[in-house]
Amino acid sequence: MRGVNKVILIGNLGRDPDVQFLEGNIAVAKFSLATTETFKDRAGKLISQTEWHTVVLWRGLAELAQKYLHKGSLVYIEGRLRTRSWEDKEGNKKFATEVVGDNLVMLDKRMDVNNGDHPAAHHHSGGQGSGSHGEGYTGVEIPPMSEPADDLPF
Amino acid sequence: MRGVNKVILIGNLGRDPDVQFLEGNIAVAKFSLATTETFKDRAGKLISQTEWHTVVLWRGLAELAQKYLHKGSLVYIEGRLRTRSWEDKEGNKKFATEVVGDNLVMLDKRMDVNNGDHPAAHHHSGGQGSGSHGEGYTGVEIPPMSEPADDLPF
Amino acid sequence: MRGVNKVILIGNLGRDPDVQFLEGNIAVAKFSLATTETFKDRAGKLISQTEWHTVVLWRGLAELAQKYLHKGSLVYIEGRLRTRSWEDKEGNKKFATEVVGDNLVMLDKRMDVNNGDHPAAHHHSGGQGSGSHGEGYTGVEIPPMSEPADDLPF
Amino acid sequence: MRGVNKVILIGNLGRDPDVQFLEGNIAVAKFSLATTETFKDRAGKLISQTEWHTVVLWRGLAELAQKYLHKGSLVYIEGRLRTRSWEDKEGNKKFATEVVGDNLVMLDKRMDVNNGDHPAAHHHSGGQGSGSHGEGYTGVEIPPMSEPADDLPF
DNA sequence: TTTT
DNA sequence: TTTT
Repeated sequence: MRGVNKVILIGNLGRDPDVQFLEGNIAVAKFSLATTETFKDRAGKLISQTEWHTVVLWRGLAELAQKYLHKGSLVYIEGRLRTRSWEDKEGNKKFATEVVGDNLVMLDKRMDVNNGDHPAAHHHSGGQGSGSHGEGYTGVEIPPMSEPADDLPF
Repeated sequence: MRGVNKVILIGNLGRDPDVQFLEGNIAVAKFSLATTETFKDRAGKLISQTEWHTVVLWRGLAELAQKYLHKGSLVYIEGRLRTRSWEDKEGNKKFATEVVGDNLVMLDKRMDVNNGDHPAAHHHSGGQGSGSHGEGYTGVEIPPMSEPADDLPF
Repeated sequence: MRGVNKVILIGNLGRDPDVQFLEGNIAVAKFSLATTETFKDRAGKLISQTEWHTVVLWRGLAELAQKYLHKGSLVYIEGRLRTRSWEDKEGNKKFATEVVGDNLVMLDKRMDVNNGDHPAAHHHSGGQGSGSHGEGYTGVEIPPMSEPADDLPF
Repeated sequence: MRGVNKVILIGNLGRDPDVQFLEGNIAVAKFSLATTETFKDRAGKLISQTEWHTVVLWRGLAELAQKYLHKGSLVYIEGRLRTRSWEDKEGNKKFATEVVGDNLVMLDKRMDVNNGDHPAAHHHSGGQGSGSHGEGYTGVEIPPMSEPADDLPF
């Protein structure tokens, strides 16, 4: 049975993204994202709850992250959960659950992806990772298929 | 500013999908979907509320709908809202809001998209629309990009 | 069969919210929200598509909208679709699909709901509707139930 | 800044839920959920990817799970991510990310929550946990607030 | 117009 | 560990 595995987050980066380039010049970005929800408990007291997520972005999205995101950036992330497991050097089984993003919207004022020549990034910590990756950024969001014009026969 | 326009529905088709083929043999499917939510009102009485949505699917998803969906089918639809407007013959302005689906999961038992040679469709009302569209179905869900193997350097 | 009817929007208000107070001093806010999505079409051209939604908020959320939202505000709205129909004076059947919000997050910088004594609303167009509703706003988000502490026996 | 932390899953239970009752007769259910997504990789090959999630439900939802869910059940879960950390007996830091559900829809045919006196559960493995909790289940989904009738002044 |  |  096919299923659904979807995560939607809005929150702030805890640090600048860590971006690396794999073979083939494939960018991978990783960062921590804090989502804070506020609600009232049963006694009516306002409770503020912060949860930290590990977000992983690939390719074009990773390059976007490198260019425009930094510590404190407010972003919308849509993605899916993935849990990886491995053994550390002591042989202990470890698990880590990450959100692999496949959509990213920057919510900071004056930070538009789509005309983003001079975004208001206060700083970006520059080239972790390596590689000339300015080979023409291609596409953030490629919908399954584009559609014919609106003149539907319905 | 980029935004988000996302709809998630689980419900039953009110009728068999209406499928048409546009120039270029592009399939478009349209159907009504009922979502029923049940909750308690303030007095604690169980309220059941049914909402009807118009769902539009394109291309591969439309062909899937034609092959596997029928009146009563239970589906998960992910898509976006689109409102169209026009004038009818009397010159009245008309609006219609539709959900343009870009992901579809069939939730009826024994109806799997992915090995779907002989789905347990109780019936499908056959060829509305027209056209030889059996030219090899290609892809329901194409994630933005596939990823390299799991050996990440993090 | 129970279903799901969920909408998630991020966009900007096209005008100040229209807020009214029904009997019992129940607030209802209504506004248009523009969501703009940008993607590449098949030819690789960047397409920017704006969709307008009618958002309706009730009670506490409506009061929040009145206090803090204005034309241009960037918000996250989570809600459900509802289509209403009626006949206009000429007897024409009319339909309108709205998003009834049950969660609201303000995304403009310096507009935090949770310490919101002096939000950076540049203006709010003041008291349409009526009623003394400044009795201390209480609660935006009431999760189904609060939970006991974290010392779970798992 | 308030944020958003939302997860949406559709998948099958790997085992019967483990249900426990805390002080105050508060039910907590826990189970593994498999979500399987199928897509084509770059080479066009169909890839099927299964991800396992730990789902935690509280109170009414936990009681629902105990009564109606079992190994293999297909469910829709809406909730939020929560990562817990602790040290095991050897002093190793451990992390576990869970999905705390606040909405549940059962998708198996003939398993309706809302008239659920004799659901078609093929089996349920009975009373793990303890406690007399058959005191009449009340309420699955309590929307923030119910609304007045539809006669809106708009 | 669906579904339980 | 599920499901098709």
